[in-house]
Amino acid sequence: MSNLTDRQQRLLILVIRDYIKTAQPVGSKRLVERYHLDLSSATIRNEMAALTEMGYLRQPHTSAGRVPTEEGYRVFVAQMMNQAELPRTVQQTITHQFHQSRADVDQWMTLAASVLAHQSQGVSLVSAPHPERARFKHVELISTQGRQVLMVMVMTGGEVSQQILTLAEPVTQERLSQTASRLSPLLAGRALDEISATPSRSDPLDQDILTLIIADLRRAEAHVSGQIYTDGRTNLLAEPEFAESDDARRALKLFEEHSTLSDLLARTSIGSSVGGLQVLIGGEGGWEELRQCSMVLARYGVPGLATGMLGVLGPMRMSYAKTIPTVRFVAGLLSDLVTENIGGE
Amino acid sequence: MSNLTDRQQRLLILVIRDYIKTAQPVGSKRLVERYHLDLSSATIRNEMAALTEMGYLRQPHTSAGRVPTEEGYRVFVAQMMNQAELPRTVQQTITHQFHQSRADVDQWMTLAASVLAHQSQGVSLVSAPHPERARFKHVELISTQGRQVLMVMVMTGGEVSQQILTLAEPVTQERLSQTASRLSPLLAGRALDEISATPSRSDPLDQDILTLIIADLRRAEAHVSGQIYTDGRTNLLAEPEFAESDDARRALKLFEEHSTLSDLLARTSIGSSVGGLQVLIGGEGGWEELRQCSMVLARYGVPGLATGMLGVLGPMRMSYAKTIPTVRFVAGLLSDLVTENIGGE
DNA sequence: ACTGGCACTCTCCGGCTTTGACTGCTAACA
DNA sequence: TGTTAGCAGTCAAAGCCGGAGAGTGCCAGT
Repeated sequence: MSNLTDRQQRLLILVIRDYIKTAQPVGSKRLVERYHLDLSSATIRNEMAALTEMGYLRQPHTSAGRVPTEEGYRVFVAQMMNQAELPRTVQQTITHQFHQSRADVDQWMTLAASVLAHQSQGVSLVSAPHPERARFKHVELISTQGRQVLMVMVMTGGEVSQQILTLAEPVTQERLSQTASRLSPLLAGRALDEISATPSRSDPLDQDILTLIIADLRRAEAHVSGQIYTDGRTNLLAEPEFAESDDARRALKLFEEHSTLSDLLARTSIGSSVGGLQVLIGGEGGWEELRQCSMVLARYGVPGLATGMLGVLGPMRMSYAKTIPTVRFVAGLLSDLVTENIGGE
Repeated sequence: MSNLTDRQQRLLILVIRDYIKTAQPVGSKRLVERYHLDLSSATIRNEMAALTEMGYLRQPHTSAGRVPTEEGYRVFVAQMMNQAELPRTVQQTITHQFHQSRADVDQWMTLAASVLAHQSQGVSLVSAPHPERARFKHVELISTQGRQVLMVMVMTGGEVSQQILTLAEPVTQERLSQTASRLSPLLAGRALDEISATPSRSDPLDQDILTLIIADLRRAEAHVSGQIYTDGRTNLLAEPEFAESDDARRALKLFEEHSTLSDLLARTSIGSSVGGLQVLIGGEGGWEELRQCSMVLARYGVPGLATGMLGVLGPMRMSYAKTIPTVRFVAGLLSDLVTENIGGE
């Protein structure tokens, strides 16, 4: 892990860039020709030997070209982190798409997932913004049919949660409305702990609703909210490294289970703060199935108010040069949207 | 297409059953041994030649075993249609799962998709029940934040639809509540056309809401409702016939686009009535990407009230013996749920 | 510090042969 | 007439061989 000379670093980056393009081990001669280096292949060989020694490259077998190791990718990513930016035109296109979409969280999430997947040619993951501290604002009770009642709860900040509950016996819409308008002002502006402490109500209906409200608030405060938006799953299948083995299948299987997904985002979200990107290479963080993959993650939103996660998963040799700026840009965009629509109370 | 002798039909079924298990062309000798037929392989060869002649079997190349044609599968399916039933124990397990799930449409759909996918080892598709004729019941307006308002509309039958609208200027929750309680009784019980005819209102807020209500009712009446639940996508990738080519990828790509999905269900749903199964073999119905696939579809619900579609997609050599009874059983189960929860007004 | 050159190693690819699982056909048999 | 045994023919899959090509490490020379 000694420090790299300037030339070694340049070389390492070239190798990785080439490998990302071609998915083929890259050799010394090839490198000299393709990039018009003013050095002979022998020199390159020596440098590559050194890089291999240091653990940044490796060869699949004697006498094949070099392939980057995870460590190599890390250097590559670190180097491009504070450099790459999305082309203006692309930025505009994306911004435009967001501006002409309907102004509702669901739409935004879907759009964000779609944009990420298309730009990066990977699988996108987006979790809706959730409040750091959930405060009750308003509740509405709507009789749907028979004993079933739909509860719609709005939190300060505009998040909406809903829940269906089945009562012991039918209740008229009128009575429901009364209950709702009795509870709403009573709880308005209160957070979870303040409500929990509320003395129990005499009316059993009130009590039921209260329990449900508390459960919903708790859920809203849980680290990653319920739904996760994703797009571009099939992109993974198109990658050559997944053509043969069924590694891709196992990776995609992870995505069919909600619990795993939220886990994934939750676990990786711990270290990251809004504005900073996090790149996990080779399934760092302990996901066996993703050993051949990398993830680029970011947290967006307004710290202390509401934040969410978004990211892209792709093969380890994904185009970081495209993915990193895209993730950063979309995260910024969503942060703005959160600020405008939730922050600007 | 002359009629099959009894023996030929038995033979055809054996061949298909074997092929479904092994995914390998099945030869005459193999067949005699595995199923202890009291005939020599030569006889079988003659019969198989006849079946090939008639178009029920085909050989991938001279001197390979036989493989069923689409026509062959059709005979096979027709034969098992009125015969196969799900084992009692499995029925109980599934029923149990439904009974202990929360009583809400979203949960049911998810569960149905999960059960179908697991039982059939294919990809499941389920569309929520939608009303044949949507009638307004109740509307509630909830201020979420700033100029944004959440409209929750309930239809007779208990379907809930919601929509976010952005007003020209902020409106207090109080005023929203008044508007809602003014409109609700006015429109209660009316269907789309009766509401459309309502004279325009003086209050611009009323008018906005009215327009939205009409749009929502129209959407509810559209042939297949919005969300489609699906599960088991990765099952398709596990099938040997998709291991090499990227046919599976292209098929799965269909599934990432909502529009295609609803189209799929809508187009195929035309012919089928509640209670009857429909089996599409080899992408019948004109989906190029699904040429190697089959679908087992059913419509569930209460005709004239609310119905939905569900089905399983798998490779052409999927286990019809499992899939058909499963689809039928789950369709029945969902029909019951619709009856209990929507019908029993 | 770089480069040219040489010997060596491995994978990949095309062509060849062998193997084994089929088939269709024909002649014999109940 | 329906069934069977046997035989010759076909074809894909598997294994083997040998050459081409790409790449490496190392060393001696500039």
